[in-house]
Amino acid sequence: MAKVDTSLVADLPLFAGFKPEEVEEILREARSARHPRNSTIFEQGQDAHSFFLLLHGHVRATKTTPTGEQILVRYIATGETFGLAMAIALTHYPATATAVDDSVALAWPTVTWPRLLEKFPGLAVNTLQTIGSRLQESHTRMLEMSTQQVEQRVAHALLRLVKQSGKKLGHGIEIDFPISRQDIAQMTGTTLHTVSRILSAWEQLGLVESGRQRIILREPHRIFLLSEQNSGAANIDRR
Amino acid sequence: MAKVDTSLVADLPLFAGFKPEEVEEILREARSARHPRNSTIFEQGQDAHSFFLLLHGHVRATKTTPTGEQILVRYIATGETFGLAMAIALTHYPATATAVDDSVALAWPTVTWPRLLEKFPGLAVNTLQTIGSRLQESHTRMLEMSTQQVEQRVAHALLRLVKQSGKKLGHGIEIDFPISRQDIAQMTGTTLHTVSRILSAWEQLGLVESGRQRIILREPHRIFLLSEQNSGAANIDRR
DNA sequence: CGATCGATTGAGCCCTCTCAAGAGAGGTGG
DNA sequence: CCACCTCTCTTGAGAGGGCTCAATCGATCG
Repeated sequence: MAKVDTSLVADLPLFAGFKPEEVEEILREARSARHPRNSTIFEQGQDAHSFFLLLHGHVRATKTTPTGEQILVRYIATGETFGLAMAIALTHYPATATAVDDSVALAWPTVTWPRLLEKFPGLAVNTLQTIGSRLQESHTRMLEMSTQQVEQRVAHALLRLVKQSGKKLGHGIEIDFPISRQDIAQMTGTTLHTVSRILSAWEQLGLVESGRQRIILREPHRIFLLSEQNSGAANIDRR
Repeated sequence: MAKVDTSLVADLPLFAGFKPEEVEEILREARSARHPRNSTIFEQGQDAHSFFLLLHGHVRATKTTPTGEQILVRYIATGETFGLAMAIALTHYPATATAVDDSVALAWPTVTWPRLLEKFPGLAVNTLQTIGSRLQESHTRMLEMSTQQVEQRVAHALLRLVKQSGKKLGHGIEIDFPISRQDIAQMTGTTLHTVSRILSAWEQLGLVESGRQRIILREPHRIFLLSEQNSGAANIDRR
């Protein structure tokens, strides 16, 4: 349990508006832990014992139905909080968190949350912002799922991923963590087969280059155009 | 602008943990307004001048794409807050709010939010809960849209609606505000045609009774069974 | 009482899913 | 270091759920 350097995290949204000594006080309650690639950090339905701040790596949040179908709720990037069940009055995690990379996260015991809140009301405000923008994201995704074809949804998903975690290359951008066809399918509400076909087609056109759990966008701009293209205006039933 | 009786709203989630005199102080900043049926309360993209608490009636929140397709984000019931753009750091409304009933809402100027927050940190905590449960809802809906057939999604949507705003009848439950096939289509990511066909079929079976903007669930339990039925396990690709 | 808005229903098609094999890449253990 | 095994990806064939297009009907309202 190494001490975390305050300066490394002080600029994160969670601590916006806090003084360094306050950040330090909050950090004192947390402990840091390594999560090797593909390990589970917490599981859906499990008692929400902690909440987290990702320091390094990437984490995948998934939600599963009783029958075993699952969707990928979001990828958590470095600097983001996750497992905030208690902040929204849940006693159990609503999703499963898995490290997709070797990752490091700070963990606070859930029981410290009320105390921290009382002492630092700004935490609630900052967390509200975070949750709020996730809600926005979520609505955007619903809008896409309702109104767009699979190909456009995949394009949007990839663009969002490179925006969040893209590594610029000489020519193009790479998603800098392992991601499978299945993952993309679960983000866009389709099947891995359809994603595979789409990526194969794009590869033919030189838009992407991809392999096992690896995707490079060679022509982000042309993919953007794809994502925008309205295949004939579906529901133009305005009121 | 009549004075609002504190006792009417003190029990709402927004004011959980507040003393009556505090509630009163907060209410003093708001003004009440009537919104006739089908009137727009605010429009997507518009400057977020106010946030609201619905005192009476029902409000529909919709989100529209540049090309005109829209989805129904949620129905707001009496006692719920809406238009919380500022709480999530937006300067413009991300959706349109329309009164589906003759409605009454309290409105606070957005500029009062920071001041209120400072004086009453509990507001942020309570709002966090609200936004959090909406995020949950949102994820559940995404899960449904990804994994279920249209018929099941419609069943779920109707059950959720009667749970939120159902009026119990001698035999069955009625959704107690005007709702069209198109509305249901926009909630479930389908077309009004498909919804119409589904409801017609259900009517044949005696599950529902419906007319122009009016739906009664005659056999909620059987509709629940429909909503649960797993049409052959789609994506049982677990990891 | 006409006009407008919501609902119904048919016909045909197509995008995407399902089912089915198989191939390649990586990891692992002997 | 090689053989094997597992996991990911690819691709074909076929089917079908739901969408699009189109027309009509009924109800509500001014």
